[in-house]
Amino acid sequence: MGRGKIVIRRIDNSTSRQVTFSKRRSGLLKKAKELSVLCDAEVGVIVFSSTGKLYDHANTRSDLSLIPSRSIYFGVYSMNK
Amino acid sequence: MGRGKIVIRRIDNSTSRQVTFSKRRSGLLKKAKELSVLCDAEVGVIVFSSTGKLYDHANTRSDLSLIPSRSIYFGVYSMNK
DNA sequence: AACTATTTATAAGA
DNA sequence: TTCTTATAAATAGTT
Repeated sequence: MGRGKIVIRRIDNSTSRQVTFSKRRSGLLKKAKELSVLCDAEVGVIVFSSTGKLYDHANTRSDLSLIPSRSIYFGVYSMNK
Repeated sequence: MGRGKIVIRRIDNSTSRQVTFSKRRSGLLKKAKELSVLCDAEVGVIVFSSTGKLYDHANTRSDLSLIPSRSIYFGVYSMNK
């Protein structure tokens, strides 16, 4: 999907990897949102960078907020979009 | 991305909705996998159908298996792909 | 479940 | 890093 075809393997160049991460991350969230709306489905997405930092999460299921506080998911899902 | 442009709103026709659900669900998982590989990131995706049935889940983060058993996520992440 | 016409996402470049 | 655009990829409608 771009000026050239790429192979799906880790991008070595740090700068390129960061740029691609940013672009595809937003693309993934858009797709998740579309799937949930079009098909009346519930979709959750969590994205961590390679350093383990949480970048995005999105879900369309209200009861996900009931995660126990000691679960890793509490932190994930309680953060603002 | 198809013969015609569509508006992102719930698809009324049940059959069409089911077909779109199937197509886009696999597309979303593919994108998630690509993002994780290309950018060395950890990505989790959970998809429930409108009836609440779990259809897919995928993640690239090993410690997600540590979810407490009483959490809804235990069931989610313990199911086979 | 296959097939394409088209739309959409995005790789590379500015 | 934001914008552009050529091209790859996803997919809507069809068969």
